[in-house]
Amino acid sequence: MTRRPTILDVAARAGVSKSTVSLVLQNSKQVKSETREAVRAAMAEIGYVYNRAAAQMRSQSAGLVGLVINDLRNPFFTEFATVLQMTLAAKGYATVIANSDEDADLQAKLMGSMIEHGVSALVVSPAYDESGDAFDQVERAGIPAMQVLRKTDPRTGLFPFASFDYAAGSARATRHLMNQGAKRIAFVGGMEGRAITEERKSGYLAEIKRAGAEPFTLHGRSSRGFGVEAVHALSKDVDAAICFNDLVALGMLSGFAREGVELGRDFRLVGFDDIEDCAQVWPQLSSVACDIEGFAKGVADGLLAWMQDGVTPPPEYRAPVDLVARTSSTGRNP
Amino acid sequence: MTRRPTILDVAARAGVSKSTVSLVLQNSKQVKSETREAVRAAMAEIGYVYNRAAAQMRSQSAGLVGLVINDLRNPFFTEFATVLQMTLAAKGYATVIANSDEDADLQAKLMGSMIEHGVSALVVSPAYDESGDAFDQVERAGIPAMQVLRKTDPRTGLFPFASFDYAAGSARATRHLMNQGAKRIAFVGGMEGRAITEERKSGYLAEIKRAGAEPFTLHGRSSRGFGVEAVHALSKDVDAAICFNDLVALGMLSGFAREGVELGRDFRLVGFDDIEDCAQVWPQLSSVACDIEGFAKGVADGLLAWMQDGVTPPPEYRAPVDLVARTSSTGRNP
DNA sequence: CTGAAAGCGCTTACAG
DNA sequence: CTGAAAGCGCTTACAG
Repeated sequence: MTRRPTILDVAARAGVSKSTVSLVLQNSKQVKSETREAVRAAMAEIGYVYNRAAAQMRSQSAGLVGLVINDLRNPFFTEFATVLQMTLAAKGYATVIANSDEDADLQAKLMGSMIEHGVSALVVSPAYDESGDAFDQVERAGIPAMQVLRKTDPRTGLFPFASFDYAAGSARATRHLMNQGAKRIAFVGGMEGRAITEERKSGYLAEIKRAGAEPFTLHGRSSRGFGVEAVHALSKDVDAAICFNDLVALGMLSGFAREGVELGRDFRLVGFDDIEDCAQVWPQLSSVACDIEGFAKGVADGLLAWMQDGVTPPPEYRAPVDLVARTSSTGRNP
Repeated sequence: MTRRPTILDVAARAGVSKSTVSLVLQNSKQVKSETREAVRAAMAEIGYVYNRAAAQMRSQSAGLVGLVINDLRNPFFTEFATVLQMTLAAKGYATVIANSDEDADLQAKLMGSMIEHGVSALVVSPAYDESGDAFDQVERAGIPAMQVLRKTDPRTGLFPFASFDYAAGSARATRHLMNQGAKRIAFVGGMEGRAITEERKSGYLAEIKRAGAEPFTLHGRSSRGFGVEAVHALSKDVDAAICFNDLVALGMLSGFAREGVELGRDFRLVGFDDIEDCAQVWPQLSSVACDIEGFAKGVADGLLAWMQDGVTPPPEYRAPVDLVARTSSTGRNP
């Protein structure tokens, strides 16, 4: 394997100067189309590969975006990451993706590494219990950075926050369960005190209060395992539940199946996020739908506008959510 | 925001030459520890950020690895990608991850883009119906590249292939179902003719043949939806099934739940991959377990050895698999 | 153990 | 529309 060809080799082959080759590389329309074709042909002949590191050094832009996710194995975040990556790829940006695994120290390291790699922007769904200075290094680097789905840094002017309108979603789900005849509705899952939990709970609490009813909350891990356990931990008069997320709800669904309780009749259940599984389990699970694909595309567009045109996104954006009523809350088969 | 400090600024601040700063950056032990500390302090004071693009240009290595996955939303691949990324991060490599979405043209573009970004190696779980030349550009670039979980390029000497010993897994599952008393076992899911499908089916076919029984195969998409449909498409005498993967099996599980068929008693079911859901649905799903975490770590280690020490991995590696028997095939509750 | 010098492969004004 | 020249921020022999 000999050394890779450079623009000098291309220039020699095509009989032009290296500046011209560089302009062709950038699709400049300054170059006559015949010249452009000749250069392109020369590149193909000698197997030229563009060296972005060199370009980046000169132009200070790598065409690279960094994405740090607190839990990449969670399908909700996987979907977000995938759509964001594919949308950015369509615009010519590669995406460095990393899983912080809810580890704030690791997260800070990953963000630092991405900054070293010269990312043009950063998108972070942060781990909680942040060590605090993770975003300070971003500030020093002076690159666009967004907080998505979770907010740990209050400086939303610097690091705009985008998420879903969770409160409206849980309020909607609560009203739905009431309309279905539920007498006592519980809120299950989510770690108490965390911003998302409190947000998702707030709509529920507001509607319960408005109805003059008594809330019943059962906090815990956001996992199927906790959902299975929760089935046995509910007060006997509880006949409906809104879960912090679908994983908890799917766990409850398994737990109820084991008990022989029929969802939609004996108990009414609504999840949160509307991940793909909801429509594919039996009985089908009602859920508050978050349009992750639309959301991720919106984030990508906002980021592109910020990187390329300097348009800072609004400090706080809430995407609307929707209730998808299925068998687990209505009892009606699809 | 002023311009970012460079090693020249650090050198000036620390009162040394820029070469010394560079050596400190590389943790060279040529530098006296007092000098090293002074340089480090200077870096912290002026907020120096290492510029990898410049380093890469000189040293031809970016500390970047590329990962292209045919379906990043599939939890099996998500887990692989996550563990690989985290293992490489621990060794100082950032990972550019991209989803080819089973699109061979997109895949070729993504691989090309990663090569331009100067990745030191490439890991690809390829899309099928490959346009053919995706790996040719890798060959020209002369960088280490592995095919994982799927093989589309026959040149395993150049692009080593690593996957699981699927044939052994399905053979094992078939014997297990026979031992449980199954009379007629079906193989459900997977697109006919694809390498993975045929591999996973081959162990089943071999065992069925050895037992003098009649095979029953039902091919189709690798999705829950197909699993749900499959429940109605089985011959009446079929009383057990091995699924191409867990998604299909989970779909069948939902389908049987809807029909009131009790798994482990009326019908015995084994999935493939042992994704997290298997232990968390009800009844729990038996599955052929692939230790993705161990596999991903092995791939990472092999890749690091290749990149750093030039040790090419074996052309074809098969990780062992294991059968995890649960309620869906044994009828015994955990 | 540290310094001076060359060079990695591009982009970017600036001439022409 | 194209060419000659400077420079991006590092690393790497080579002296000393």
